[in-house]
Amino acid sequence: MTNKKQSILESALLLFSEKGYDAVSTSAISRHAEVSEGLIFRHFKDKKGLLSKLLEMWIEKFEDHLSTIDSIEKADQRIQAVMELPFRLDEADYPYWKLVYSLKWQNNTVIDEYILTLKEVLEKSLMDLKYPDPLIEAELIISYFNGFITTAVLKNDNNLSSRLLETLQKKYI
Amino acid sequence: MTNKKQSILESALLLFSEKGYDAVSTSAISRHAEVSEGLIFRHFKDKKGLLSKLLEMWIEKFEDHLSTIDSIEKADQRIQAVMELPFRLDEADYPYWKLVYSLKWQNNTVIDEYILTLKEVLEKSLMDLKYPDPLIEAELIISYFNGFITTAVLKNDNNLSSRLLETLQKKYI
DNA sequence: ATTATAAGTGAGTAATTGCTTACAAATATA
DNA sequence: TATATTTGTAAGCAATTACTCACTTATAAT
Repeated sequence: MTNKKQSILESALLLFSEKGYDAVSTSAISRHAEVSEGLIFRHFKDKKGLLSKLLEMWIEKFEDHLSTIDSIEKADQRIQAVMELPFRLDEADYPYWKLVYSLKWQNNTVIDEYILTLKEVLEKSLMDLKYPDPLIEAELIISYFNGFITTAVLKNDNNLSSRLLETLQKKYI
Repeated sequence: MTNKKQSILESALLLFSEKGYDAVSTSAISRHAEVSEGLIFRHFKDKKGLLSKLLEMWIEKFEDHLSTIDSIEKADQRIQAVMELPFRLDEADYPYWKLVYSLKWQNNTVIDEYILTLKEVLEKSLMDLKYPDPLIEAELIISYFNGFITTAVLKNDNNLSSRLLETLQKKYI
């Protein structure tokens, strides 16, 4: 990965996450990255290709979290890890989550596909714990999850996040 | 309100909520509303003015919910009403919520201002119930709320919504 | 050293953007 | 009925959009 290609990705992520994909022009990205506009198309074919690359990078990060959670042996701790995830995200990754959730509200289904795998982990864990209705219970926890992501990423207040996490832990231990 | 003005608002709401504000052109709105493009600017001054009118209409609906909740006498029932609100929304209003939450992820603070009043209702109610930390507890419920809105509005599955509501009620009664 | 490939630029492109303006039709007011 | 006022249109505006292309410069391979 060349410096300039990297710079394009960083600028695009920042601008997309702040203003939304459609509100950011390729010329604005090139200006921010201090690169000729043509280079964007050389590296990523088109604007969608640039977005796809960023989503791909989010997916990688998400799958890392997923395999960490998957490796937890006790079911109740697995569930807890899912609930805590939004408050344990690396702050540097907030723009990825912001971009992804912003797209979620515009009917982009890429994200849902991966959140679904998270739900399946929850369903399995809830079944292990003999919950009466693991499917709907998993759906409920995914709802919590979406809400926690919203709070953690949009508020960007580490102190609040850690206090929320604390309160949450008291409720579920 | 003339027919054509109404038609512009309906088309704009539908398209904005589906594709996002920036992805929808005024020409696309006029085509969908079967109206000349100029009429949009006659009635709403500019594209932002059209958006503002729609947000205003959402605010009205939101304040209706708020005053209903405010009029509930028992604190615990007030809290419950807040949590249940996302699952009790009129389906016809989903596009408003979709638009509003879509903008929320693009740093539009109009919404937060009104969600704040909801949080204040929660804080007051939690204080009445002598919760040890009503401020952080209210923040947590607002997180739930955001998650529930996300699920209810984006999934658009009435059956799922009512089952989630049922499960939620079992947890908090 | 020569050649092939990759990285990068800048000036262009047609199409679309939000918006204005001059004018016509409809409606309300006198 | 005559006259304001509101509602509506069509054509056009400069600016911006995503993207291409001919070209140069840098890096790698032979």
